[in-house]
Amino acid sequence: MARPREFDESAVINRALQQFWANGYEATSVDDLCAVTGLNRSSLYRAFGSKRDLLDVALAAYEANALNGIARLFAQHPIDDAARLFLSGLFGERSDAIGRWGCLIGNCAGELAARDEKARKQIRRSLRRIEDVLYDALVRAQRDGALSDRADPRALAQFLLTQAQGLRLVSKTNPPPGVLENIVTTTLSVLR
Amino acid sequence: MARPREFDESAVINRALQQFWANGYEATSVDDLCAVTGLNRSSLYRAFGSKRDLLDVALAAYEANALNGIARLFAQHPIDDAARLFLSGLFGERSDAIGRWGCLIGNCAGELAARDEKARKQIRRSLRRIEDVLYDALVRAQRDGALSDRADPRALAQFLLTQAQGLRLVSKTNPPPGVLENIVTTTLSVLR
DNA sequence: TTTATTATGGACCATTCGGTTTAAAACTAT
DNA sequence: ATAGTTTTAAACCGAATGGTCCATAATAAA
Repeated sequence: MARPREFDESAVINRALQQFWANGYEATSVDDLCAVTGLNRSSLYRAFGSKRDLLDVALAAYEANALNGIARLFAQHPIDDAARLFLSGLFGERSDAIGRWGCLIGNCAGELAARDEKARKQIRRSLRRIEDVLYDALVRAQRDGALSDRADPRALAQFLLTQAQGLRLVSKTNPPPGVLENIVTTTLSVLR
Repeated sequence: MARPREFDESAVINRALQQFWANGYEATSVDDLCAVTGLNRSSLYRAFGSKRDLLDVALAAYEANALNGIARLFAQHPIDDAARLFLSGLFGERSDAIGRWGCLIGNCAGELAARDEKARKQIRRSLRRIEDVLYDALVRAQRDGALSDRADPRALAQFLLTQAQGLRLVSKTNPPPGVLENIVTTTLSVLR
């Protein structure tokens, strides 16, 4: 009964996500979003409400993607390998884009959490969900005997998540070779 | 031979620093900086050049302050106590302002490092200097027998710095009570 | 007092900001 | 064909942006 959309919504979200990811929220203008998505202002506003609302959607998409990837990683590998792959995967090869962009959730935490309550809550929820995925994996590992019975899976999950955020932040500064690998190795020593 | 300044430069820098710290770079307008420092635009521009230049100065002041505090902490306490005080000091009491603001260096890393090479270099240098203070403390502890000979002070310093950044980021989301303390405890287990 | 020199307040600049509105175009269902 | 609905492009909005300029005030040296 009506004219169909000429754009793929999830593709648009993904483009916007990348823009926010690479440039941050404030430094991304609505014009930037239009240019990168191919939509014009009115289409974008009709579809998503506002620049701020679009960030919410992008964050949700980012979270879903992250949860999926991490869960698969820990399902397919023994805990030690999975943990190493998890941490090493946070920064790409030497100084490529993905390493420089850091984590969208972490970037938004830095930029928005202090003054945007809604963002703060959404970020906290996202972090908690990632923590829960790690927690589940650690509990399974403990049940399988791959992790010491004395280990505290909840505390370990919180620790790993924090270290992951730290790693992504540090990797944004393009540190000299070996540094990030050092950090991963030291972090993993906690699991043993 | 000329009219003297009517403002205290370091006080102005400190006010600007707090504004950037609480609100981020992009979300801080020049008008905000004028309001918070008491200077008007021309005085501020004459004294500091630009908003971006003022951030450089603020970051440098923040770094100097941080280095000083950390060095003193590790000079006055045995390594284990100092490390715990260092990590616990990164977030204030429950959800007060200082906890929500996070770390100015980390915030700028998140917001600017990906697209501002000068900022990226300055942040990398700051992080490295903090790392070096931790490194020196760990080497001293090792010499004093307070840290295992098998420990790698450089890797540990990098690890602690990363965890510190992660903690400050997570603390911005105002996590439930106990979480941050859990993370500190788990982190400290690496030193033993 | 005069002469430089600098700081200050405030007006001013073009540009960009996020967001709205309008009217034409495009499409589906009848 | 036509009625009904939605998308689209672009003009438009007031406010805010970072930055500049200039007349005036204040000071120190001569």
